[in-house]
Amino acid sequence: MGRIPCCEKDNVKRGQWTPEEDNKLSSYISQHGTRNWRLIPKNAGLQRCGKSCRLRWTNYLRPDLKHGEFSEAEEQTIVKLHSVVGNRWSLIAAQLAGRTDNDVKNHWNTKLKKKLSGMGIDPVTHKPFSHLVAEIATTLAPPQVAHLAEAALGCFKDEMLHLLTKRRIDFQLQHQSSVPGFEVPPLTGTGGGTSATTTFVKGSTNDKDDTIQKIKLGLSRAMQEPDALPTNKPWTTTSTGETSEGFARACNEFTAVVSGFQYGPSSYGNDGEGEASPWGQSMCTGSTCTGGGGDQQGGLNERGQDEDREEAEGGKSVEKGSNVFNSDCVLWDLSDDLMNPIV
DNA sequence: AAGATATTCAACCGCCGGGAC
DNA sequence: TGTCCCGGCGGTTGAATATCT
Repeated sequence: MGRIPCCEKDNVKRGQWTPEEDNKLSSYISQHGTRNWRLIPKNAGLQRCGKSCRLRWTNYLRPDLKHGEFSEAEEQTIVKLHSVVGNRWSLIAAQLAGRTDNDVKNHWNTKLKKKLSGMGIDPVTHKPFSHLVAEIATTLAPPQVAHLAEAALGCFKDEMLHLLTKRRIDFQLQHQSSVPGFEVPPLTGTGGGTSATTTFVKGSTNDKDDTIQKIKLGLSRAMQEPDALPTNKPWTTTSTGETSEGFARACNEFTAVVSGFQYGPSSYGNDGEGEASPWGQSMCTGSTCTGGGGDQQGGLNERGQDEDREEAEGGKSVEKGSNVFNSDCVLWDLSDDLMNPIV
């Protein structure tokens, strides 16, 4: 039987709206309201589908809409809400005055996703990439972990190269000297020698290669000698053996290295202007992330892995109440509806 | 200057839930 | 109870614009 289309496709205009059409629609709605979208184009003298009219009105013509750039606070709100509800754009938009779901969705897809990725955070799960790899590693047998390490390095390499080439880096890997099993090998390029503290400066290809080499060495060493790494991280020991755990620890250390680049004085988002971005402080303080903000170690928290996995699969696990967020960083009033578990 | 490539964002599409009958 | 219709949602597309080579 099939459903009757909302309008005759042959007789409706499509594509960009003209100012005249906008005027017709706006003036009609201001007089008659938005009760029946199917009748609105007919009555307003528009050769448009009712659905198209509704979209044009809700996404563009509505007088209460805010046009223009998203503020830093709005971006933070989007990121935090996305970490809780996932791609529920209408829910997220409802918390931002004057923004539509389409606005939020577009901004997420074009800007925020890249911004998070550039910070080493998976935009889907809101966890550090290394954190995710570490989680996977704990479930794999040793031979598979080696392959995973290779694949992970391939991904991380691109991010590291981006950071190293786009930003001035004045970062010292001081913590490495204090991590047994993570000694920096003697470098052949800048900063080489016997010192474990190495300064990286933008523009040196050798340094980039050195950094990648160090990460690679650290990871492979972690896989071969898991006991050589510190045990003060809350990694969950699994029945799959110590090698996976060692790799997980190595990923943890890797996160610390990456975080050093991201959140430091010349971190991502500052563009060298010296203005402190709130992103580094509170971007990743939601329920799913322990790697950003004040805890740069990227360690797994005490939550059960099933809980984490549930969220990674679509953000369906929502804790009731404001304890989803750190108590000192709640930026909006979440309605009960929003905080209820989403089925 | 011109072509190629990347980015942005308005608009469209199909699906779904809920209300009316 | 089942069907129809409407409005809303999220994913995707593609034209316009910006940036790069």
